[in-house]
Amino acid sequence: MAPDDVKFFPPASDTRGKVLATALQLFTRQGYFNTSVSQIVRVSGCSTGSIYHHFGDKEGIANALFEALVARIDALFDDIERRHSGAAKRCRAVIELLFTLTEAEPEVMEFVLYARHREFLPERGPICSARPFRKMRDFVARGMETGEVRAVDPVVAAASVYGGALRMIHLRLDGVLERPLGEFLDEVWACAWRSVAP
Amino acid sequence: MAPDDVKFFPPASDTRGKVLATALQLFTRQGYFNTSVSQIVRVSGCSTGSIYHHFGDKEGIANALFEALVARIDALFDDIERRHSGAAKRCRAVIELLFTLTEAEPEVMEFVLYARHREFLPERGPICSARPFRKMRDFVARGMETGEVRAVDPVVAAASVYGGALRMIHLRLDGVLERPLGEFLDEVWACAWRSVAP
DNA sequence: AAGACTAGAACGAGCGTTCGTTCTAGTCAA
DNA sequence: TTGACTAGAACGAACGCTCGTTCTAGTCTT
Repeated sequence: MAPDDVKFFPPASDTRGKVLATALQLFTRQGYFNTSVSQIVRVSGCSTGSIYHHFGDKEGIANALFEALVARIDALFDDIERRHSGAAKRCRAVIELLFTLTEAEPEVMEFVLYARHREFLPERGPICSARPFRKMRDFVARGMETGEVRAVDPVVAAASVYGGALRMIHLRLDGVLERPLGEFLDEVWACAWRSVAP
Repeated sequence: MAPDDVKFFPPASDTRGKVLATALQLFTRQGYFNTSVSQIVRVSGCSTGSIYHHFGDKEGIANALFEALVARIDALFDDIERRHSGAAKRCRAVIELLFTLTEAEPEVMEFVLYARHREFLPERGPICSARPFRKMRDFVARGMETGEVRAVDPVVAAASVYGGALRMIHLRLDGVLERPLGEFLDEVWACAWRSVAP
């Protein structure tokens, strides 16, 4: 999985693309309410009028971001399901994906991870983090049927398998880890799988 | 560990206490920027003037909340270190504490977990989640010296041990789990410890 | 020339904050 | 005991500023 394959917002030349890329950065870095529309105007180089023409209002920008990110992440998870079989391979692929994504576009990861707890769009936030989790739980639950995963509550098992990886991602985003996540992948995966292997 | 032992804000009669309790609830439920000072005035029953007299400004309220929570959590972790010996017992005690705390005062847990990603006090946020993690890493690292924990990067090991528990807490706070966390404790702990046991 | 898009000045609502006043409790002199 | 005095706490109307949003004149493209 090359870093470029998970790029969400390649350098855009159109208004929509420029505004979304700017908003993602500013919202993530300083928060939705600390980001004024006029700042988006300044940084993106687009005018107030054109922004309101395209997005309706400030919340419309956040909504558009959401839709783009949710769709892309769903697609990435579907990809993993299609390309790998078996709980172990799929779970490992998910962790690898998340690590790659974090290194390639930390803002995207931060946006997704904390969507639920951001102060805007409180009712839409959970979608962002709940759907990936449900996928993980399904992977694990199916592994349980085949005996690949030991019998535990599927929710507990799923939480165990990728809880450690998520924690590492948080640490990386917080600047605690100096080396890229890729270097920890094997150790993280070993711990994760041990927790649910029969 | 009885739920009452982890109560942060018992019903208060003084202005400071009432404002802090109100702010915790409102900030957690609807966010810092979605909460106006006048709403705190209305809900807490205290006047604008007295709030500014006690806290200086709106940010002062958040700062005071922070200090109270960080101090209390540090104390709880120290308590665990004093009362238990060995990595396994300490780690399990931490998970149990976090589960109890989540059930007793979900707002406190939410405030602490997402402090880093809230839109206010961006430079103070990390303290709140980083310090507990450092404690966990120390517990695990010392367990490694005695052979109680297998040799892995201590950060990875710490992340593995309580990553799963944290994920469960997130799910509970998001309303995904219907049963209280206590009922999952044994299974969560079994998974957690397997991931780092020799 | 016509339509789609852009520009940025202007607007009004709502916010955090201030400030002059009142209230309360404690202290002391007579 | 009473009255005067003081300091801190509480009050809430009013202020000024910033923000999201609108509007109209202007600029491209075809």
